[in-house]
Amino acid sequence: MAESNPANTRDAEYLAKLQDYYANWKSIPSYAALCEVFGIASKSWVKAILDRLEKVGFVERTPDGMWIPTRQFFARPLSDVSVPAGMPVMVNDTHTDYFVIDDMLIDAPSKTTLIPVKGDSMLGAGIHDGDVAVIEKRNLANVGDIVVAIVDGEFTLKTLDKERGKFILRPENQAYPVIRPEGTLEIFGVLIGLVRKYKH
Amino acid sequence: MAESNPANTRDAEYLAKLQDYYANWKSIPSYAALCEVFGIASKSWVKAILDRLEKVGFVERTPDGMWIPTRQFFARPLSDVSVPAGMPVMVNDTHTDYFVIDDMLIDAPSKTTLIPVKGDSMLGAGIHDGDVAVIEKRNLANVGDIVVAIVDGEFTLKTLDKERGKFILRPENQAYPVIRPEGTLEIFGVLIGLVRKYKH
DNA sequence: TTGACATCAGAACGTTCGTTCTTTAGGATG
DNA sequence: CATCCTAAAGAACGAACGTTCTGATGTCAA
Repeated sequence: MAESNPANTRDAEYLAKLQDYYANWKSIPSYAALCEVFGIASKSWVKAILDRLEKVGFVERTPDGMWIPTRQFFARPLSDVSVPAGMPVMVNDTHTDYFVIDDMLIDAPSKTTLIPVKGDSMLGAGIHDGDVAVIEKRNLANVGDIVVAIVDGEFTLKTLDKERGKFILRPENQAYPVIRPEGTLEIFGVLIGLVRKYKH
Repeated sequence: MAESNPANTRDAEYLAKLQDYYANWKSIPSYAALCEVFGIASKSWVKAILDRLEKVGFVERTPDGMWIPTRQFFARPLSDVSVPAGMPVMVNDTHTDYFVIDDMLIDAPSKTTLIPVKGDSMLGAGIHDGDVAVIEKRNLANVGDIVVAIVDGEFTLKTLDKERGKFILRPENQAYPVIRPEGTLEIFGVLIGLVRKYKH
């Protein structure tokens, strides 16, 4: 990943204006409208600016030729410091990445739903009471996936497993029993992400 | 919060396609391009669809007449089903809420940074290797907070605790030792959120 | 079986857009 | 003090775009 800054401070200002505009309107407007945004009067110069911003990776174009922001455009820095939760190690630097939480977690918005987790039967998998599960709705899953299953009309979050040729739902907490569905086991969706909010 | 759904299921499908498109390209394309996205051939019908989606609050227009998504466009359904990770309980339905992940996790963007977690010393707190920690940068914290501390110039994620009047950093994994800083204990930030992505 | 309505298709048209080219102004360089 | 470069302005043009209208289906109820 090329780490590039706008070639000069003027372009950085234009980028900032564009980012502010995008934050408001969630789209990149036409050259004519960008003239106002940038405070200049020349469409061709707007194009020149965007061409340069493209070169350094802040915008790109769709196959239709429409300008769109890149990941780098959304400057929420993924910190260059890796936090060792194990032993403290030296900070190794040099690599900056950018990161949009929504993008990371959600590939297909229309198939994705969020479900708050109740209870602690998945504690062993690091899923706590009150966490929000990011679920991609589909009815097929692999053994080992954590799934939201519908057992006898009830929803439950468990690890999908197989035992003697039959699917079972395994909690990740020894205080809870393994669920061995008698009828059909219907999968509501698969866990693709997890979000936790700490209160202060 | 106005709960408005697309008037009919067909419009809901079009909305879903538009949301998926936007997730990819971060812009709403021209009517012509939307024809392909929606799988129809009529620009005028595309406009009719967007007019209806505007009426129920999923898109709006800039002063220039450009279509842009609204907040509701990004909100994901916080599913009406509470998933019991404990024992299965009955589904209670009827109430739908919306929810924007970024908004939930991040209060002050400029003070917030994301840091990938390395290692498993916080496993007991449900923080796994590879999780992304949402850190609010500040240098004061309370006992019991999970903090990113700088110990001898090195970053580490631990629970802040006090022992005989001195601050210590406690891992949430018995395989790791408690850190008792000799010099000063500098707090880089406090853990306010956690994001995990499951790979498939 | 007829009419109303929803769901699209297609054409027509004036406007806007992106692109390219030429020109201008000012500062730096030599 | 000529000339080079950067930073724009401005005009010209065809293609693309949004809008509006008219038609063509299919469906359902009266």
